[in-house]
Amino acid sequence: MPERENSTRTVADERYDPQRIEEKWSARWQQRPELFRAEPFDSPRPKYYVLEMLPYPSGALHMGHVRNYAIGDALARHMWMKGCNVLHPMGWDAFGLPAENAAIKNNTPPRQWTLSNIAHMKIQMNRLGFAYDWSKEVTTCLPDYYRWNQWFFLKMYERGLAYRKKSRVNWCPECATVLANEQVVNGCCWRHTETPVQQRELEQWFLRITNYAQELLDDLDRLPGWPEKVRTMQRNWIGRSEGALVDFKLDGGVGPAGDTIPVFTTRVDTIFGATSVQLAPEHPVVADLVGNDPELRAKVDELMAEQRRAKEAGDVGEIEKHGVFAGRYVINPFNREKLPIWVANYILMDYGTGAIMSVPAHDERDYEFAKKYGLEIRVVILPRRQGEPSEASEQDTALLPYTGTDSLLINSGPYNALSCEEAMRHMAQDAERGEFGKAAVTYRLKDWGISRQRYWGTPIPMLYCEHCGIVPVPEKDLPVVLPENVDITLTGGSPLGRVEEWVNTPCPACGGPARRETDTMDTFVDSSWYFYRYTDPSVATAPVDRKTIAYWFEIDQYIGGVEHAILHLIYSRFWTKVMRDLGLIANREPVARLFTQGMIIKDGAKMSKSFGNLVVPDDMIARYGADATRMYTLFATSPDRELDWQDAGVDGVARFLSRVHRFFSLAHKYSVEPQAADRRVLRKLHQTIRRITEDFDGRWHFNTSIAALMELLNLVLEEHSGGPIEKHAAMSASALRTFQRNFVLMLHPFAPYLAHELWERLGETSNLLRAPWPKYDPALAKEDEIEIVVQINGKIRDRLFVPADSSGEELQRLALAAPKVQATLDGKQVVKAIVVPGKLVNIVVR
RNA sequence: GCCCGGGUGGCGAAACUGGCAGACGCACGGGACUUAAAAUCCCGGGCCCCGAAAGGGGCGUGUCGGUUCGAUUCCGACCCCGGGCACCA
Repeated sequence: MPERENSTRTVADERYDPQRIEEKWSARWQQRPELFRAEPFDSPRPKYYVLEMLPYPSGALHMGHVRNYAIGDALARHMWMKGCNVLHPMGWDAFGLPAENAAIKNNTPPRQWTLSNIAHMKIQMNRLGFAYDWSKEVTTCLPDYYRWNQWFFLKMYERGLAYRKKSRVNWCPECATVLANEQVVNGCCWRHTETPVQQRELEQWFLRITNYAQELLDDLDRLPGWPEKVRTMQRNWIGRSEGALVDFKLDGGVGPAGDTIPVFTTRVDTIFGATSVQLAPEHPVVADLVGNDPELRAKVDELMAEQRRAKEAGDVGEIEKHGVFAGRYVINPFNREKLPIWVANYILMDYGTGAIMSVPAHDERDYEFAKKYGLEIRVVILPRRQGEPSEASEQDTALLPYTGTDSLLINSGPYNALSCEEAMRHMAQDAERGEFGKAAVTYRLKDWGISRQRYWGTPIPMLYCEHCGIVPVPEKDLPVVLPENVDITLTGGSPLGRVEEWVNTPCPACGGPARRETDTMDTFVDSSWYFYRYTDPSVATAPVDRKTIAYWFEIDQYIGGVEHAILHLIYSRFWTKVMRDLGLIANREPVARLFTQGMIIKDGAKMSKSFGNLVVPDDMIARYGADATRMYTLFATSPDRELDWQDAGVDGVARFLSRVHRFFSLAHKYSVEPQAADRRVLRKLHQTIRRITEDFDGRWHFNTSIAALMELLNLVLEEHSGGPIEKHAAMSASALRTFQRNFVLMLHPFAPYLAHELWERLGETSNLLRAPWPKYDPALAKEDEIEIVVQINGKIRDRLFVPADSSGEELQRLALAAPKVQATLDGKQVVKAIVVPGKLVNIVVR
């Protein structure tokens, strides 16, 4: 009996109660926000800017947020401990359509809905213990932020980077607004993945991102800290392609669209093999050709409809090729040959010039088309098999279409016998000299259409005056404030258009009546530069403070989901380059290192409400505490991989934290004399410091960092086994102390609440956030004795315990002498022995 | 079709430069404590075969082949899963 009363009381009193600990520290931290505040730019510490993608304030955090922010928070805390001046801000991507939908559903104004969501999500973030510098908070739907969107727009307008044009646009009937190309996924809206996008003609504002296409492409090579995957995706999206423009003159009469059809080709060397020219159904010349031929018009309309249907269904690559002869001809400028003009449903108006030269012998698609319609197939590049010129044969139709560029020209007049590459060069030069073409580069990237026919966004600061036409709002009149109390319904036109008192305003140029632009900006504008505003969100005279920016940029580490690899990350790079050209910043790229975390899945599917596999952070926190919830998202797998959520897994982490807590809570009676376990514990401690430090410096495999902490604790507990733990003091007091301090320091980035609590209980008064990260001592980490594997012909036959620093010769001698080895060897001849010091000896026998 | 990831126990995973496969955790089995349960603690475990047992042998990282003293790791071909792009002229 007496031996029990002691232990039961201690354990019962000190049961790990995460709610109590976490609420206590959360309250303290909120009382002292300066703890997490970045120092000004004259700080002597090295700066470190760690950024996580800001959330859309949908109402509640989801597990993906928790994972993202747990990674960033661990890094921020670690960098503080390494002595850096850390900027770790957070904000809200607060404009967007859900606020309007919620407004209609709940009859709450978007602003109120959004701001109350923000308030709630901020509470959740604080409850999770994320160390943000809230003095830098940015909320994009507030005028002191979005006025700078408007300011940027005016600057771009001044420089010709913002322009208005009528164009075919992607229209999402669900959003009742236009979408940028980047926002169309599989022919559907990126938010409504079941809703096919429609094509409409609208007047739209565009930003000339294509002016920066080449730089955006080139600078990808300057981003070694970005995942190759993301860089490849951006490279493909920009889609640079080198070739030539060649003008084909219309044979015969001329219509309003002119008599020249420019064609873009990457294979001008095959131009003597062109047997037709093919136009997109929407090509302006087609309208002229159709003229008053109702039969042709009907066919063209049919082709156009097919193409549109395919676009809307998202399967433009699978459409069956159709075309119609337009009844007219063009002249090939290289050989004066007459080529028939066809209109075809697979030619896209929005790539290149909307017209191609068709070379069936040397292009898969042209070949297919020519076979179908019986067009001539003329070989102009000598086909060859597998780099064997001798086997080349003009007659070998089995090799058609031959698309290689590793051969020579034939049937090409003065260019015969040139290599493809030489021919491309010469022909482009000759075309330029003859003024019927030139070498040219095209991009897949399109200008960024930013007009949205919605209410809850940044008003575009433009006016339409009856006399002066399009007039920008003067800078001094910014911000153009979004009016409140606007009736939002889903039907018809921009909601702002119905707010007469807002729309009607005098023209700043002539004073006459003018109307405001009623479209708002794409919300990707907001997220394109928010990370600059973070550095000083209070500056009122400019979007950013130059000196502060110069200090903090580039962002040292950006962390977020790979789903933003194209949209957000390419717009942000574009915005940075514009800001540089405006003289606001010196950096040419915003982000030095990018980390894309994996998705969270459960039961084999992405976590979502509709799939019914949603795990809600609030529930997890209530059950296990914030530390365990966060730590599980780091422990389940490495951060870059998909995380397979398992509720039971959180139990394991929570149990570990509770074991930590219990060990630290016991009343230890330790001696001053060194104990046998000291060396073993300190050795493991220093091995652990090394592992975790390397994980932070390198691969960010926090799952193994946490496993290392578990191993360390397991060892310490093992050393204490063999009796009631609080009586069986296996270590000396000083070794215990060393272990405890360092353990807490390493626990801190992953479980900040418990770490702070234990730090305080250890009697430490310093700020754990700034406590120096432990250094590992190689001498202490070194093993005395290690196990060496003895193999014979690669199969393990024995294991030896030897001093850690045994030499190769010594190991070989010991291995050969081992009884089991001797028995196995038994008369066989030893050919050689491979010795890997510290690891194994492999004896090769015959 | 093209370009990236990934495929390892019942499950999540680890093995970083070619050197003991399965660390750490979950679930499971056995035991201790308990009137009982929960919680906690201790022990066990890849699979197959031989053996009463101690012990011994074989197989094993998607499949097939190669390089090597030695392959989860490198090379070649293929299969499956996930993601991105896809008539881009």
